[in-house]
Amino acid sequence: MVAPERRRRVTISDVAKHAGVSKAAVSKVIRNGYGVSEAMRDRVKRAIDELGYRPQAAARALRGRSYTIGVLMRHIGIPFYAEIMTGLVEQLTEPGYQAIMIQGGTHDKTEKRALDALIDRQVDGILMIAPLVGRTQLEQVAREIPTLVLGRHDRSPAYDSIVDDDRTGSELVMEHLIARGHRRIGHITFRQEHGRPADQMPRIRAETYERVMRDHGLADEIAVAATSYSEEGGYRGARELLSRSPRPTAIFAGSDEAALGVLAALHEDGLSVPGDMSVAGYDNTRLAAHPHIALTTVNQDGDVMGRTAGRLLLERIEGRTSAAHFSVIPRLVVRRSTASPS
Amino acid sequence: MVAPERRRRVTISDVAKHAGVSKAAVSKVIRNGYGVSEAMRDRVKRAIDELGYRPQAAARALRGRSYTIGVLMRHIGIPFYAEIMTGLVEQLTEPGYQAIMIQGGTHDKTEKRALDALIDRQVDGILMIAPLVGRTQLEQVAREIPTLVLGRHDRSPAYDSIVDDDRTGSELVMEHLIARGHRRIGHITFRQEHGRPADQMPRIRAETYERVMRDHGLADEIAVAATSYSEEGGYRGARELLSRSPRPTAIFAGSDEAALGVLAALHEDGLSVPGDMSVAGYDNTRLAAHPHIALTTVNQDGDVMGRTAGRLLLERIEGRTSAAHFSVIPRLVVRRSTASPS
DNA sequence: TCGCGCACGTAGACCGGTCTACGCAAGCTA
DNA sequence: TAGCTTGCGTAGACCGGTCTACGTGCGCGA
Repeated sequence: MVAPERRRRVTISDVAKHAGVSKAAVSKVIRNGYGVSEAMRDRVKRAIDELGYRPQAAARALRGRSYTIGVLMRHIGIPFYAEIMTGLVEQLTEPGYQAIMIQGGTHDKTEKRALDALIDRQVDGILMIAPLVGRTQLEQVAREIPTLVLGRHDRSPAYDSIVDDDRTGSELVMEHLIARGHRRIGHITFRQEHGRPADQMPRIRAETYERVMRDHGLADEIAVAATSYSEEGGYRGARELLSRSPRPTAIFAGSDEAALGVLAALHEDGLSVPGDMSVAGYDNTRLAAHPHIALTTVNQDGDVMGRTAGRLLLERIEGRTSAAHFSVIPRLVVRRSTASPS
Repeated sequence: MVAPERRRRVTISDVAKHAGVSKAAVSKVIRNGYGVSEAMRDRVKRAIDELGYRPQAAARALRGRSYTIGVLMRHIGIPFYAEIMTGLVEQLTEPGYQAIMIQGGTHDKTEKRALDALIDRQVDGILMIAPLVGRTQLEQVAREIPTLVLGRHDRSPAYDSIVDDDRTGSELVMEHLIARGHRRIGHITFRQEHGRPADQMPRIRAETYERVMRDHGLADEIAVAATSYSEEGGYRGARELLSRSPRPTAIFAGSDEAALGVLAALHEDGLSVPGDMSVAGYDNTRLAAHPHIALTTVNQDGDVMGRTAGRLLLERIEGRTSAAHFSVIPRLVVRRSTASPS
């Protein structure tokens, strides 16, 4: 019995020989290059099919493009990110690009390492979802590689950006609660650490909360707990708001995660939702839709964001140098967690 | 003002020149190769630091390794996968490897394309999480690249595998329910499509369910709804089981997702959990822990799985040819969704 | 008929690493 | 002292693509 021979991969030279043309010709056909006759295109395409040839990304990357888009995210276990990816992939498949993802984690050290890894792998473009790293570093990366930042409000001429219109989204929530008759409405926001370049998104949501309160003459009722957007942060924030007297009749949590923590705290105290307290979140994660949760929240269209991101990145790769900034209009999703105060 | 010059990347030649040695020498130092004196190692390392050199993966891949592990998963929005990744990355960082992820989707067509993309990108190893593609194809891939399959029970000498011990896990759930006094216990499983290479995991869970029922003299109470492991599948399965008379007092859903669907259906019918019906799932997704859900379920240690996967892949890359198969023992997590029948 | 531009192909340098083959010096053995 | 091994370092081929520079043939206007 012969040793299981590790078959050599089909290369561009094999195709060229098989079709009776030069390597350069094959390369041109693959890339839809200029100066290829109809006859040759057919010959080469047939040879490619017959041999089952697929170009090797590493070799292409060395001189030309890698046809790869790198996506950097903190964690992958977030359904909203899956939506973004779906939209992105949809946009990239046709022109032959692939999206690869990498986890950056929650420290800027690990995020930096992940980012470097993408650069070292010669990706043609980078999509960064809510990155931690500072603006200066972002701009430095963007000088080398087409870059798009999703979910951060600090625009820059160096890179494109897509954000949810957090002002509009927060207004939707607040107007909804106030229309239901709530006056004592609390808010849970994300405490920015000192020295860390501020991600403005939580601030915008908090500011809008305060502005809408003031606009309705509720300045005295403003109550903000600054913890974090995590479930645990929501829990702590709720504890803080519940200790006030009189306690709020509604809580607008800056994220669904936090809202889940709020629900947990209320559950612990035997308070019913929405009977004793209305709760609203932000992001419309999949959990929010479940009947046992039924959270009123704000929906961002991840699919549209992903598609837009793909389109913008391709444009950049094709040579656009001016910056593009998109803002996606969110939509309020009303569920059972909010009602009129009793 | 000078045009923003796109600075050329530092290459191995730059380092070599700076340190006054040859390219080959630098290469050897980077790879901890044989035949390097202490003095030269220091000289070269200093030069690398001073110039901020990082090797380019594409160039390395062409001749040697890419120092990249590819991870193929259906979707990224699954918290359990994040755990696996965390364990994997932990294991790969020290030896200088990076993990990149790619979404395969739920069709074997799209999964195949994603898999090819990883191969074309010259990854040194592939981790496939619950792949759809057939065993023959897996073996073909494994012949070319070190491969590890996670979450599938069909072993092969061609690739390594890691599975949750579904038999033990299902036993834990069933023994728990029976010990609480349940006799009419329904099960929701995943219907295997014809012709599609069967993923054995749902079958094992279903078979164990039936076996335990029989072992306790409950053969007549066996009630299985074959839908799917999704939330919607759980919903449909619950509808099916609820239409029986008398209806079960407990449902063991094959996955947490499905269990969520069960909860939704019960909620719709005004049935309380666990008062009217106990519900158990499998996987211990993060939602299961929330107080509003509080689902009894089975926990698989994703972190351990990821770390093991990393270790096995590195071994394969280093030359191991014999296959390794790991089985991770799961743990029952009891929450409020199960109780004695009333 | 000459000159020119255009369409189509090709040869070969090149990208940035790795790896093989080899040179050289020092130490050790016979 | 010759011969051999061992340790350290280098030159240059090589990986599989892309890209530039150039050659060739053809049509067309002057």
